[in-house]
Order: sequence, then structure tokens, then C-alpha cells
Amino acid sequence: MKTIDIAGLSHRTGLPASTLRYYEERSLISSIGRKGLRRLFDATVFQRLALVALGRSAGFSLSEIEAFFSSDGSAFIDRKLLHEKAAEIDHQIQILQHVRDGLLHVAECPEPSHLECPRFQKMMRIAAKKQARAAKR
Amino acid sequence: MKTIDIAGLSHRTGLPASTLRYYEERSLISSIGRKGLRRLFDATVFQRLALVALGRSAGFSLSEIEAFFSSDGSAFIDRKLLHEKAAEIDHQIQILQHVRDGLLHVAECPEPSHLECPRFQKMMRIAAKKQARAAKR
DNA sequence: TTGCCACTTCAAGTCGACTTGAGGTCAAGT
DNA sequence: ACTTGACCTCAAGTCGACTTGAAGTGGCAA
Repeated sequence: MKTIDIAGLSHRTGLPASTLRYYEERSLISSIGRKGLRRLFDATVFQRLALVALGRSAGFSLSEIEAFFSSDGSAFIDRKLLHEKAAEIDHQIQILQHVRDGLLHVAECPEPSHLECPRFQKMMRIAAKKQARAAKR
Repeated sequence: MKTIDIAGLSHRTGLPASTLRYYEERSLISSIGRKGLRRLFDATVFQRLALVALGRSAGFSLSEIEAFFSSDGSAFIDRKLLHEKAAEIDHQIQILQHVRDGLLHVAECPEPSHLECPRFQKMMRIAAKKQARAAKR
């Protein structure tokens, strides 16, 4: 079986070795053994790291990602949670679209009065509503 | 002129007083004076806070939002910066769309083999590339 | 066999955005 | 005039996700 040490894994993933050790400590990945003190990983670790990357991009915390990996090693079993997160992301996309439009509006509008513009105000109201939720991330 | 104290402002915005003090310390908002020790705010603070909320929703750090407020108190004057940020947000929207699709794919696919699906792998590659940036937010 | 240095562990530090707590002040109601 | 308690300041704590540093170990080239 082909194995890779932490330096190689770091090189191939772009993640610092410290992060990989940290992920192992958090049980997000696992090494298949040691050569002396040194960790050895096999190819499955790449998949695992890709899933972690996906989860991070989706805004999951490491704890949440941990929860996705069930005890038997299989991953992402909770479909309901996945759908919920997808919906959350959809929502965030909509907010970002409003915010982008708001920024562009401000950039285009030559007036100092864009703060009075109803379009801008509407966008701000949307942003403000989501403040509490957004601030939690 | 109508003024409001920190408790009233907190009540009307939903933000804790500690957060409002913190924002004042960061120069994101300003009080118009004091009654004894107590801060007094006027109506303009609501607009200011709405802009801060907007910025936070857009994923800006408080420092970035500070930068938007120019020294003379007017806001969002740097059109180039605004366009840049809008483009950045556009980019983030695209990533989130991929991530959402990835989550849905995993949720739908009843096989343990979704990890081999080319669509999924492509999405994961995109997510992985953006990991560093996403992790910073 | 020796020596280098990439790896190891473990504790502590960092960063952003706040929150919490101790100890102090003062506006306002009785 | 006194008390109450909401406000004040400033320092320190928190949380998540890592990073950094010191001190130790051992694989491998010469």
C-alpha cells in the first residue's frame, strides 16, 4: 500500500503540517500508523480532507464536520441536516446578491444621497434583519 | 434634537450595549455627547449601524467597514473599492452555489460511492481550492 | 556510526469580535 | 438628602481554528 508522510501530505494538499496534526487530534482524519514517531497516511486521507474542505466552505464548524463522520467511518449520513445546510447556503447567497447590488448601487450613484435611495434602504433593511444570524458565523 | 441613550439604542437595534460601546471604541459609530457619564446618540446612528450591519452581512471585518467610512464621516466613497468588493462577493456567491450543489448531491446520492462521482469530485476540487480564503472569514 | 534535521509532543500564543466582571459615578425618584 | 441602579471604565476572559516555540526522538545519507 502506498503511504505518505505528513510532509508529503502537506505538500499535496497545501495544508500546513500543524493543521493536519490538529485535524488528526480532532479525529477528522487518521493516520494508518507510524514509522518510528512519524505518521503515515494512505490515499483515503485525501478524500477525507476534501470532505472537510467542503464542510468548511459550507460554513460548518469542525465539530459539525466531526458529527457528519459517523463512528463506523462512513460520512455525511444525515440527509436532513445536509438539506438544511443547503437551504441555509441558498439563503446566504440571496443576502450576498442583495449586498452586492447594494454596493454596486452605492458605487454608481453619484449622489451623496444614496442613503436616501429607497432601493438602497430596502437592501439595508434586508441586511440588518440578517445581522444577528450573520454575526454568529 | 431627539437623543437616545445606550439602553434605548440597544433596545431599538437589538444590539447589546457592550457591542455598541465596542463599536464606538472602534469608531464605527459616535455619540453626540454625554449627560454626565452617559452617552447620548442621535438619529444618524441608526443609519450608521445599518451600514455596519450591511458590511457584516457582506462578510467584511470591522476594520474593513471602518475603512469604508472616510475621515470626514461620509461613507462608502471609494468606488473602486466598492466595485472590487462587489466582484469579490460575486465570486463568493459562485463558490457557495457549488458548495450547495455539493451538499445536495451528497444528500441525494444513496450510494457510499458518491465520493467517486465526477460531479462531486469537481465540486470538491473547487471547494478545496477556496478553502484558504473561506477559512479566513 | 555518526550527525543532521524533519519529524514528534505539549503548552502557550494569536486573531477577531465581543462579553464579563469588578469597582466606580451620577441622574432621578422618594 | 439619600438611595437605587443604570450607566461608566478598564482589564481580562471566551470561542474556534489554528500557529508557534521549546525540547525531544529517530530515519536515513555519508
